[in-house]
Amino acid sequence: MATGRTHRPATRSRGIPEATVARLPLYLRALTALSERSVPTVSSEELAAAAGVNSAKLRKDFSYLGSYGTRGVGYDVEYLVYQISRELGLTQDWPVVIVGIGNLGAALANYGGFASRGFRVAALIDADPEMAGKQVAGITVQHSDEMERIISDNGVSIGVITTPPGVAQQVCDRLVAAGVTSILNFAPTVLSVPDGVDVRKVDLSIELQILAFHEQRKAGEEAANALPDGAVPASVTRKESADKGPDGDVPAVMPA
Amino acid sequence: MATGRTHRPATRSRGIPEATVARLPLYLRALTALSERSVPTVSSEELAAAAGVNSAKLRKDFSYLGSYGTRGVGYDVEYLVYQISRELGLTQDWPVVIVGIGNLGAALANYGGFASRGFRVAALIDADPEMAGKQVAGITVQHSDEMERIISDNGVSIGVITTPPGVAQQVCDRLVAAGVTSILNFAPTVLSVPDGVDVRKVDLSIELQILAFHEQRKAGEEAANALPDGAVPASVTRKESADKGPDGDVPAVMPA
DNA sequence: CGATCTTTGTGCACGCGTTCACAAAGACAT
DNA sequence: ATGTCTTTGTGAACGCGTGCACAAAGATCG
Repeated sequence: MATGRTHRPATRSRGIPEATVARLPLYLRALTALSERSVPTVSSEELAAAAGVNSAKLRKDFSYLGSYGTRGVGYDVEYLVYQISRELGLTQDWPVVIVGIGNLGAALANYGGFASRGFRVAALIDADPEMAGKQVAGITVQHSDEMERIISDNGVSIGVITTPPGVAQQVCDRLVAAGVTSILNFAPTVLSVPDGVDVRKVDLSIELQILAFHEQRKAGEEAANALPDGAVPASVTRKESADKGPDGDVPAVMPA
Repeated sequence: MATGRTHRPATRSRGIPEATVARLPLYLRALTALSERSVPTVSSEELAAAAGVNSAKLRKDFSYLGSYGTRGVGYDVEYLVYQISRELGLTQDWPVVIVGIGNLGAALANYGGFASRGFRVAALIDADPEMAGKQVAGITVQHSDEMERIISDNGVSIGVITTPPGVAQQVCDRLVAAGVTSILNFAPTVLSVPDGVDVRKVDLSIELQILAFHEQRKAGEEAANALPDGAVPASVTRKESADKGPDGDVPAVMPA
């Protein structure tokens, strides 16, 4: 209960690396699965495999939380589940509002992963009067006029934006003004927020584009492997462009 | 960010740093917006602001692609749009299959951001016989028995998994066996794939948990300001606005 | 044509995150 | 107790990404 920092070297006291924080939920999920199978303890090697990471990395990550393992044995599953949950702040209830109840907003409202981790959908908000009153995932959608009141009444500090990009910034501003200090943004827009407000973005299109890049690279290497290695395929007469892969300039058609 | 990599590319991604690749879609979006406003050229400073990054970082990123700018002037918007599109492989058509047509799968099928960037939903696949034949986003859902044929017939190399976690690995295995080499995974599971297959994961629950951590930290610091405890006060300026960011694509899914 | 002004491209230093490798710590057997 | 065996926790090295600061390159003007 008291804050997590019981006794920690002052030198490194509060600083859990961001990269570590991002992996804690991963460990937590693996540990929860083990817990459900009533596994009492787990070694860093086993847990790392389950979480899909390197065991040394996992041990170092845990070392930032404290010494919760037992040498020669491993980690106590239940204890670790609790410690990580507490560190992440999941031992408390986090009311969340979702703004923009379209396909994606509805999908999120129905997503079971939220409730199971201490997150509670406090309200669904949409600007369309037609949507207000409708039931989505068992929750009545409310009009955005109510936004400020809802946030205030429920002590909401986390907001999820699933609106069209054009209105995302305005929605963001209203959320922040009403007291929200953490935002999960699904709209493809750059949100600017004051200091002290955290924004995380999830962009479906960008993920696909990154995959496309690697996919193209793979195709390029494949083609290159069919050629005598070393020399650049002479068949490709490229202009000044550095020394790109063997992909030709395909269609030069870009929407203007 | 949501990234899941199983294995390191071993071979350098054509020399372009992974971090740079992840930002290219961001620049592309900003550039596309400028293009639509018929802006002819843009400086690294302006573009960086629009993309929500540091201008030095942007210039360094572009330097990996080649020298596409003009000193004293800036970058030619149209030319840069084309170069980045080509680098990302967006000048070609990428057929994509979505497996698991639940709330999230349907939301993705309706997502406009895909089509606008060279991605085409080639098929929607679901294991439920009840779903087969239904129309989602104007596309007829097909039964998973057809998976292999669909992938083969359409030359699909990118698959999106939006199934329940329990069947994600099996679906993944079938996709890979059928020829898919890039996977975007929305299921909260660690997928194991053979070398040469890229996996990126988007985990909604994890993003919220990371926000909860920072939220709790903020609340803790606030309370700590009244505490005599160790000296950890000034470190509040830590702000890691790593991703103030933006990224997004043009169209959204939401119904207006 | 030369001076000045703007903006790119990049060498360099720094800090974070990852990985290795091993000493320390505890369990367990004798 | 003592020795052996297992596994953690971490010091140290390394590599990647970031940001600074500036020289080089080109535009523009007189």
